[in-house]
Amino acid sequence: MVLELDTSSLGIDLNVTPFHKTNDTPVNDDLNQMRLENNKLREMLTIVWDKNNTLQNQVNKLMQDHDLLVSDPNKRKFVECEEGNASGSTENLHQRSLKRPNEGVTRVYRRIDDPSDKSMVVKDGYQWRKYGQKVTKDNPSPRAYYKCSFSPSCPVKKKVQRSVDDAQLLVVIYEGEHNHERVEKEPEIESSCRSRLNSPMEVVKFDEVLVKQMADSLRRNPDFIEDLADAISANILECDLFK
DNA sequence: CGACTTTGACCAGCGC
DNA sequence: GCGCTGGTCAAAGTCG
Repeated sequence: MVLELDTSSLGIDLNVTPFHKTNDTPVNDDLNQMRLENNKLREMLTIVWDKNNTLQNQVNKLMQDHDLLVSDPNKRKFVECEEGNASGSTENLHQRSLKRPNEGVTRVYRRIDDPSDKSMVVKDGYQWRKYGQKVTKDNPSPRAYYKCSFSPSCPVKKKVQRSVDDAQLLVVIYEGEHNHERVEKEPEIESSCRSRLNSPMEVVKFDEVLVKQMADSLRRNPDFIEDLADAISANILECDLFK
């Protein structure tokens, strides 16, 4: 899941109009002012990135909570999907966001019923051939490597590994896009948690619950209110400067 | 017997 | 250059 950064909704105009050059201002002054302006914009962009990543983290958490609540207790599985960006580890989110773009990489989380089950089989409707397994440095559980075996020309690969934090959580990383149709009609891993809901009514309810939870969470977070106030006041100041 | 898994070896990239 | 790490290869093993 990727939250698009909409600078217009934040009231930030990145198309900053250059300072008007007047006849009595030396060119060097203009250059200095533009440099200052550039630095301010860079700072603002960093802040916005941080906020975006924080929000993204919160949405992911809410998705997990929501899924645990609504899913069948006897078959408690959940899938959290996101496109392009990783989440859920202790890695610095800001740094990770700078490593973007991760085009064609999808990370999926799937909860398994039996923690002792070491098969790490994730049914997603495609046919896979395992070609390797490796224990990685940051995770004691092995990572399994799969290639799509339906078509020799299909470039898609996937990596499956248990989460460090939760042994019942499988992290599946898909790379590339299938150039063929799905082989089986298994309950597939959807590209969005929303698509697991059956009726349009359920989708609407899901949206309502999600939005409400996000709003409540943000309302309870004093840091967010403080940051929001800072951002607004900074933005007002910036606007005044550019007048 | 074919398809699939397992597993040690190999390779490439990266940091020191 | 060396060591570490993640990713891939391929021979051997397993299973239906």
